[in-house]
This record gives sequence, structure tokens and C-alpha cells, in this order.
Amino acid sequence: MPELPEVETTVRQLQPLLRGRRVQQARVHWLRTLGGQSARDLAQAVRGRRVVGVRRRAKWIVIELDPAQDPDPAIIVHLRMSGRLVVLPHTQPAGPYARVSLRLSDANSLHFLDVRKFGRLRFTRDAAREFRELGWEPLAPEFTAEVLGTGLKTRRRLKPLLLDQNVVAGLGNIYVDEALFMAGLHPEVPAHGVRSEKVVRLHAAIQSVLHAAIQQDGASFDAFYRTPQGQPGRFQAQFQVYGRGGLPCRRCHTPIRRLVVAQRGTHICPRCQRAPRRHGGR
DNA sequence: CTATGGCCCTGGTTGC
DNA sequence: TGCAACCAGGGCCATA
Repeated sequence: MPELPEVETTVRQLQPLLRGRRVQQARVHWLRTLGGQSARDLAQAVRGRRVVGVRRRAKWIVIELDPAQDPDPAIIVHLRMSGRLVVLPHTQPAGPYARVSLRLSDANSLHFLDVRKFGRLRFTRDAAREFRELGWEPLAPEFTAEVLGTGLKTRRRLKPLLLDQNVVAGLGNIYVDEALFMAGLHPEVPAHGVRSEKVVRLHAAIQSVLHAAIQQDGASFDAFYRTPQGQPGRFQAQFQVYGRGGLPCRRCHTPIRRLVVAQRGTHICPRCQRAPRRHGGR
């Protein structure tokens, strides 16, 4: 599933293919991808506008358009489960999963492909405003261990907290499991009970797993995530726990366990990540 | 405040 | 072999 590293890889590869081109036409093949925006509004808003850059905010891809009179105009894209962005020559069909296609002023089109239709693409006049509720960028210099520690001052359980995009923005199921393993923390411990030296470890784990995954162009363990150039990521080879239920822990050889936390498949080493004490047990 | 469960979707996997 | 039931999963919303 695309999370921060996969989105970052997509942004980096898209940038040289899009910057400087104009959007000539928008075609919508699946309306709900626009999340309520009308196909006409999208088409009218983007027609003729130049792409001035491509950036990332959390798991959002931000295709920046020339300002005109808007504060921060952009086409914003969330890949959710199975979304992909690809750039193909006009003449090449995008296949049955194309949900939105943008014809560019060079010989190419940008297609948003999405098998499961959970992804979103729409125009906004003010991208920064759209994202103001989002939490910390985990790779930004301002996101320090101290800042993370402040975010952990809550009774909520650790994993659901880290998945909350309004706290830390960009982590998903895979990288949370990997970071918790690296830090030796159980996903169900109350966040406020994590001691400060463990907070430091967790902060380092989050940053290092994200950096490592970006270096490998993200992770592809199913049919879905591919870079815009069609290549799978390579980080899945370095998963320590995710998807490794029943396999031996790479550190201590205890079998990795799969549990469900907040409706999410969750992978831990029961020895490296001690279970929290259950209160109210009887 | 925190947690839970449903919803959106479809292809792949499992079960009979 | 054939087919139906089941499942994953991010974000959002309603409910407990």
C-alpha cells in the first residue's frame, strides 16, 4: 500500500515528466474518484494551466499549477490502496483501470489508475489549506524526538496513534509495524506510558525506516504499487515483521505473530516487543 | 476522550 | 473444476 516512501518515489519520478507542461484536457472515467467534485469543475479549473512543480504532503501528491489568482492551486492525488500515476504517450491506451486522464501539452498523458477505486484526485485552489489538519511530516527537521514525545501524551494505544494522520502524517500500516519493531515497542501499549529513551528510539526508527524505504523506491509486495516508470519497489525484501507472520524473527528467531489492532493486520515479534500489561484483568 | 464498526471497492485466495 | 464467500486496507463518519 502506498505510504510516505512510495508517494515520495512517485513524486520524484513524476516531477521531470510533468514540470513545465500544460494540462490541455481532463477526462474523468470514474466520477467518485473526484470525491464530490464535478468532472466539469475539474476540467475547467485545470484546462490550460501549467504544472510548476510536484511535491508531497503526507501521503498526498501535490501537482502544483501556475498560481493565476489562486493562493496554492494544485491537482491533489491520494493513492489510497491501489492508486498509481503513470505518464504514457497520447497514443497509448491506459487500460481499464484509468479513473482520470489528463492530456499534457507534450506528447503524453498523465493517467490516474486505481483498481479498487479508493484513491482520490481533485483540483484545489489552496492545497495548503486542504492539508492544515495534517500532523507532522516525519522526515521534516522540526519533527524531533521531543515533538514526538508531546504527541504521545495521550491514553491512546501506540499503533492507532501513529496511524492517525493528524498526529504524524504519512505513516501507514507497513511502516508503523516496522518502526515499532525497530524500537522494540508493542503496538498496544498506551502512548503516554512510553519512556523518554524509548521515544528517542521510536523517533529514530520512524526516520530510518522511511529513509531506507525511499532509497529502495518503496515497497511492492502485491500487484499494486509500482513507480510511475512501472518498476516495483524493493524495500519489501527488508521487512522485519510486516507480512512475516509465522516466520522467524530476524533478530531472535521467535516466530512473528500476526494480530489485529484497530482493525489492521499487525505484525510483531512477541519477544522483541513485549506485550503491555492488561489492566482490569480478572 | 478513546474505541469500534461500517462503508467504499475489487482481485486474489480460501473453502466447500 | 466451479463458484461463492471472504478478505485487505486508508480515511471518514456514525455510534458506543
